[in-house]
Amino acid sequence: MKSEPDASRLAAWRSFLEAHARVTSVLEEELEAEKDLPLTWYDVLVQLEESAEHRLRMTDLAGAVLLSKSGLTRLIDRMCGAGLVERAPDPFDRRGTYVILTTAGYDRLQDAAPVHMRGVEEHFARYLSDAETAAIHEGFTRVLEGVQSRLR
Amino acid sequence: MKSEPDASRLAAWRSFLEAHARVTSVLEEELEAEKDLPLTWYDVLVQLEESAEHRLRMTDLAGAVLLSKSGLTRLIDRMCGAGLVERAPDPFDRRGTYVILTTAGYDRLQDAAPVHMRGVEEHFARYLSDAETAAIHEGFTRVLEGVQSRLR
DNA sequence: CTACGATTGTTGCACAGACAACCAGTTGGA
DNA sequence: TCCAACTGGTTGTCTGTGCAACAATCGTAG
Repeated sequence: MKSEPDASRLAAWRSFLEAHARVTSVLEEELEAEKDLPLTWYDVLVQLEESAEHRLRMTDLAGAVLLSKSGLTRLIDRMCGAGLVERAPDPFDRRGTYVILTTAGYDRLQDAAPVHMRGVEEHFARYLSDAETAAIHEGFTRVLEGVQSRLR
Repeated sequence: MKSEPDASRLAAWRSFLEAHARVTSVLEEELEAEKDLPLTWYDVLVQLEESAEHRLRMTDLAGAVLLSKSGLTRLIDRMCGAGLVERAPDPFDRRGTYVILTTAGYDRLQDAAPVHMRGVEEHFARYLSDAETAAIHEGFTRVLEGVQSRLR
């Protein structure tokens, strides 16, 4: 029963941490500079765009973008103010609130996506071989399953 | 000249993001619960412990733990208050300040490290084959070189 | 049908971190 | 030698986020 990572895995872990920090900060910077859009806003727009009817309940959205309920409440306040999303009550559960992508929000996402995608290609994807890409995807998927199952 | 990642690389990117978020949050949680130590504090302690003389200049430390200058000033304020590090003027450059690991800080790190290492093993390393580990390390190292060189 | 526990979302509060302005100290060129 | 430009660090201020407490609503056991 091993309780510590070996040296090679620790090195992988460290490169993982640093790569994440550096790359996301560059991406954030570029998206902010070129499209004046925080990465958190972008994430929300993506999640909504990929959901049925372009809408999601607050709780589900919070889970998807990894924010606390209160954090999301405030974020959605701001994004409503900017007209990118709107709130609508759930007619079948009057406690619930849907967050819905507006057309302005959809347009904003369409406008910003190329910049973000270019960043992901330029600062991340281009450095990975096909084999490495597969290894990363498979390995991390397993890691994720592990963390998820821990909760239930 | 490709400007967007292909589907497999985008999938890898997404699993990368989510794995990072989930795993670090679990690690933070565990370290906080078992050793009452925020991950940022732990990072500072590790950086100092690995440095010559157990000391680092504010600016260098800020770079190492990826914090702004002001952010680090406040963090070190708190850690000084807790007695884990101390400040000392650089005699050769009177603008500069060293942050030095105290013995209490060293002990605290020795105490916390096994918990953190166990977490890295348990929630990350154990899910990766040798080949995946190598691919992650090599791929991300290249990614990092790319981001670094961008700055200079 | 009622009453109680669970769930949904918002609010008050506190805190960590970023940015910009600043001071003190250093360096290099006229 | 002196001054201008730069560097290292701290401070004021603001923003974003988490936690705990709350109100409203739901679902279910009795």
